[in-house]
Amino acid sequence: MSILNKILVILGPTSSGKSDIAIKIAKKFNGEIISADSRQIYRGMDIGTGKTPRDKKLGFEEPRPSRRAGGIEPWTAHGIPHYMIDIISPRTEYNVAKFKKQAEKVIDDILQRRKLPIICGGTGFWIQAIVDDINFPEVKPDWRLRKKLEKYPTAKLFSMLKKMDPARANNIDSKNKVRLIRAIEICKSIGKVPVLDVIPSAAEGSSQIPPLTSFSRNDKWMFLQIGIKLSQQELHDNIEKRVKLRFKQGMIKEVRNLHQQGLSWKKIQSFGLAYFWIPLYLQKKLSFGELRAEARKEKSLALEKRWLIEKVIRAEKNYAKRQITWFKRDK
RNA sequence: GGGUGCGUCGCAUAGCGGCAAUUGCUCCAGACUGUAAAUCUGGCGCCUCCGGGCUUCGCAGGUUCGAGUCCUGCCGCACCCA
Repeated sequence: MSILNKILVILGPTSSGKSDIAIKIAKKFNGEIISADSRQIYRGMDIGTGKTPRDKKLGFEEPRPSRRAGGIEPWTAHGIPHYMIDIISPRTEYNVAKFKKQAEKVIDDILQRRKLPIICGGTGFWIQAIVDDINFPEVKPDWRLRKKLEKYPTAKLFSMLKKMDPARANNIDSKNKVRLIRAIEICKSIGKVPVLDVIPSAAEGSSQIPPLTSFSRNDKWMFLQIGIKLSQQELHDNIEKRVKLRFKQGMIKEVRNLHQQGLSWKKIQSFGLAYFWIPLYLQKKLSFGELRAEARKEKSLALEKRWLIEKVIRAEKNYAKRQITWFKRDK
């Protein structure tokens, strides 16, 4: 096996320029990119998720990626294969566990072809799943159960969990319904939530991230993680520019198309950010309550659109913030 | 010039005379075991030995044990009549 176990990870908040860096490095070091982005996996969601435009001509340089890599064909951008993009329809349920399995197959395949896997993305949890080799309990979502539990107040769910698995109840966020339901789901199936043994980060002094570079390893692989940090000012500027550009590129049309393909507004909204706000705009449900009185009088189409873009920019900034909080969390 | 209404902590809102004062948004900080662009928590007048202390609701007076809440005047804004 020897040296073929090194993986590069590039992480950072949205609009920090991860993709460009990843592509540059891939070119220089014979790499292939595994996207760790929980929204770029969906087909038909291109502008809103900021996919790097795909190369016109298909076909790969030698050696051709194996088809068996999770059955996933990469798409190429700037001549570099990108995996885990456009792999499913927005209708399909997807999650970390699936991502982990598929991505690991892809990584194996890349390593076998003696190339450098570069994991690049902003979905911290998904990256952690691979780097820390989190073993998710083999309990698939039980939709009927979830639907039932959904109706209960969180306090009740919490006391249910407490009876089933006091240990998990002890460290769970007692007000987070989503987490509570999943924990109960696991308990019903296998008794209790397995204790997670997260691999402690091998890096010294890497808690001061970002910017960070840190080494860590699990049983299979070694990782070099590079975190990208921009000043808040730069980040916010980038976000504003990017969001405005996306609207020019047809962001609204993209959402309209998704709906025409039969996706409910509600489903589209669940993807967050622009996908959350645009359906409201299209349905004329944007609330102007926050606008000043003078502005409200204007009430023009242009105003509505400006307001929409404003909302999306804000959402995007908040998102970046949550990402950064995740990246600098202490394990 | 006459009439009416309104001025509350960034914005927007609530507030039978007992209130440091409601709610939403923004903002700040944080969490994260198969939804992670999701989901969730805390803070948001100032100070604090966390018991409390201090200063607030356009401005200035007044009535009251007590006023954001009532009265008078002023300033500003909105609308209506001229």
